[in-house]
Amino acid sequence: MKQMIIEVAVPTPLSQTFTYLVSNEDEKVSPGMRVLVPFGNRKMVGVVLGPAIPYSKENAISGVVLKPIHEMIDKQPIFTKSMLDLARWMSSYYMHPIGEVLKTMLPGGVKKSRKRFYQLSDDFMKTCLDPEYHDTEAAIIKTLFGKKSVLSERTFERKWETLKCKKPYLKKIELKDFLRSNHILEMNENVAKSRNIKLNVDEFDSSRLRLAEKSQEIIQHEMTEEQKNAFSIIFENGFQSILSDDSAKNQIFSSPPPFLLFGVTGSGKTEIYLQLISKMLSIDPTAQALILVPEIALTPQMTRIFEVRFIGKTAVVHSAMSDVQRWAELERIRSSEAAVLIGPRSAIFGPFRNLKLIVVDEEHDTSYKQETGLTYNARDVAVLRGNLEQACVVLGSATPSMESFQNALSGKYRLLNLRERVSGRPLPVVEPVSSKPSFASGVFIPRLANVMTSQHEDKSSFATLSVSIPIAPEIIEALKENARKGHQSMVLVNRRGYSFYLLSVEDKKVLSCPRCSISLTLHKKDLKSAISNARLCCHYCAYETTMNRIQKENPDRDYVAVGYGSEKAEDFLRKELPDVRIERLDSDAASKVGVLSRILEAFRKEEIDILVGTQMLAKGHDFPNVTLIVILEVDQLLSLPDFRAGEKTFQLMVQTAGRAGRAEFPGKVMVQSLKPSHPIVQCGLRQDFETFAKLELGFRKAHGFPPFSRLIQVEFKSKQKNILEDVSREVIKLFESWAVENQDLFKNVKIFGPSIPPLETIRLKHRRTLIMSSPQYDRVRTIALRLKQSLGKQRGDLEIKIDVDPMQLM
DNA sequence: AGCACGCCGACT
DNA sequence: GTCGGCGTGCTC
Repeated sequence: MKQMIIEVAVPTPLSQTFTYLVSNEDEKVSPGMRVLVPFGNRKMVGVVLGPAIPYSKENAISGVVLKPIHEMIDKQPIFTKSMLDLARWMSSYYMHPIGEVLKTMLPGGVKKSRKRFYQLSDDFMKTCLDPEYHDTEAAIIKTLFGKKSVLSERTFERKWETLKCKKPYLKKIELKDFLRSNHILEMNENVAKSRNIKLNVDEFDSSRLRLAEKSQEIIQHEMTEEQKNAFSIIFENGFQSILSDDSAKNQIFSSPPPFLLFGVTGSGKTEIYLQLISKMLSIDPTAQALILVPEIALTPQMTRIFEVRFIGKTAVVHSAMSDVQRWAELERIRSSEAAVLIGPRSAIFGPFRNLKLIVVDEEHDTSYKQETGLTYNARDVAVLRGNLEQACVVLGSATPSMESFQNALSGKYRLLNLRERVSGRPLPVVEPVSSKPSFASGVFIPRLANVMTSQHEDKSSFATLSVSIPIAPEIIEALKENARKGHQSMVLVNRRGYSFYLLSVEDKKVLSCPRCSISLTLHKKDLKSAISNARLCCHYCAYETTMNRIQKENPDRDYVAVGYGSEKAEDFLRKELPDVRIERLDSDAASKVGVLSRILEAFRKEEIDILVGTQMLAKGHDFPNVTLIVILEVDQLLSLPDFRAGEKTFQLMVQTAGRAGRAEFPGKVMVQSLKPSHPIVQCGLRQDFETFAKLELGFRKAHGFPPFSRLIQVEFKSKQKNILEDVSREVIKLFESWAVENQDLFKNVKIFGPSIPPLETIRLKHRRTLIMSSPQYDRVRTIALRLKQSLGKQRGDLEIKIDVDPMQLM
């Protein structure tokens, strides 16, 4: 009888797969199934990557004795062929081990939590049965276990501790032969829980039906000419052939290009999605659609639109769900019971049987990018999955990302325009409010001449600076008036405390890197030293200068070091408007589960007049009674040390305007700025995407930023600074030696750093970042891969993280 | 990443 | 003597 072997992906940081033996009992084992395998001294859940092949000398691995799998977990593959292809592509593209990629693709697989058990071994059972056996070890185990044969790790450890008090020198090793510790990954746990899933599904279903019965909303909506036009372009240019062309299944034909649906807020993009799904189901009732939405936009009101339109055929996943609930919802997709899946980023891995349409709503949203572990962008994965599954991809946004817009301009995507608002209601007035540098939060740095005259001033430091965010009087007045009318207002402020930047008082210009046009950053630690010694850095290319030099070069200028003192905004407003109900909602508050929903609920019930918060307020939430939105100091956003600062600022202004005054009251947006004449602020005020995009793409092209190049960011983390300094030097040395042996390696590649990021330390860990850019992704990928190999297993206290297409360069 | 092994100083 | 600290090396 031939011995068969399989290739298995195991969730381990090692970037390789493993080979196992399968017995003839496991004959049905096939790609996409999960198997329980021995791995070192543990048990792990792995995914079968290829079909079983006969074991032969050619595929034997030298010096390794193959182990047989423990058991098959699935009877049917849990991953389809195209999902395995997707995993392979992601593994290669994002330079992440395939086992970890597959783990990320499974619901609940991301969680690290594991259950461990201690179990009495057969060895012990035998010995224990012998009444003559009265060893101390056996006695200890008996007290530990009592009548049980399995203990959870927690109970075991707790009992072990109490034992130790009585017999302080116990060694665990002695008990080794009698104990077996089992590790069971969460993936496996889901299988165990699947028995209860049916029940949950029934509950979900009945609540859904009740919901649908209660709401008597009209099923069919009439589309405007513009909507109809966009719909038919999508339908006629690919979607129809995907749905109806049966012969296409057997032949390889390239799927249609993705569509970029560029529509102003309120132009009815959602209605187009709904109609596309309706049409899809009328042609092929087994077809399925995926609607990706930003996490924050995933509200019951939003999902209801789909649930009402496609009763009993809509599945929803969101982050607040338990793994079991999520599993149950996805099971409805796997079984073809549901036709539509709505979810955030991770829903891109939904187990579709017959996926025909993928919509990425608000495609520019940064929440599609996973920032930890596998740093994928669900929008990009969506385009690829659409290709692999022969599904139509629609990206929608009122403020498309520069990446997608450039793809549309170059013809890679097909651009569809929606210029009118469905209701015909005009967009709210966006009004600039000019502020003076003294209004900005920061500290005044007098010109050099003044400093020189008084010796002691030179030693003065930034440490004493007091931060406040004064708000222009006309804004205070408008807020007061709005509250008096019984309307609600939102005040958007920046996140607090990253870094400081320098602003020239005379021309209100931000001091930027001469090479990158990215604002120079004054590091926090420098605030404690004398002003003239303070260093200003471009964290992108590591250009560095000093305050002293700046002052010498510009002797007749005063500067203001501007920081982010947004937490003061609330205090300031409370003082100015004592009779108005004010609440604050920032990222700190939002991280506490109860707080976010409590404040939002209170705001919805109109128990709060003014809600002060970060940009997150501008997204997703609709409050009909909000008629005034204030954006404080957009300049601070514009001056973030990030080449996407302009894009982020424009998006905030446009998205905000789209939210104001949706009800019967006209809305108003007030934008406080030091420099309202700034071109990007101007575009934002006019809601003029085309002009903005032209400007921004020009800037990106001039400096070689995305979308005209691809970026890879390598982050080095360590508790010890000297390790990072060593590594930084080593990286440069490695590059130099590689360049000598292979000149082509660095052709068209720009290397920046390693440099100190604005957030130098995060949770006691120091950081260094290295940015590599090139129009050819393969180049930077190769270098990053080699870097990982060379530095990978060097020191203990060194973490290396690779971020492909980074969104946040901090 | 885990986890075990192994070598060293500290303490009952 | 033991305990536990962490450097090193392996996982089909």
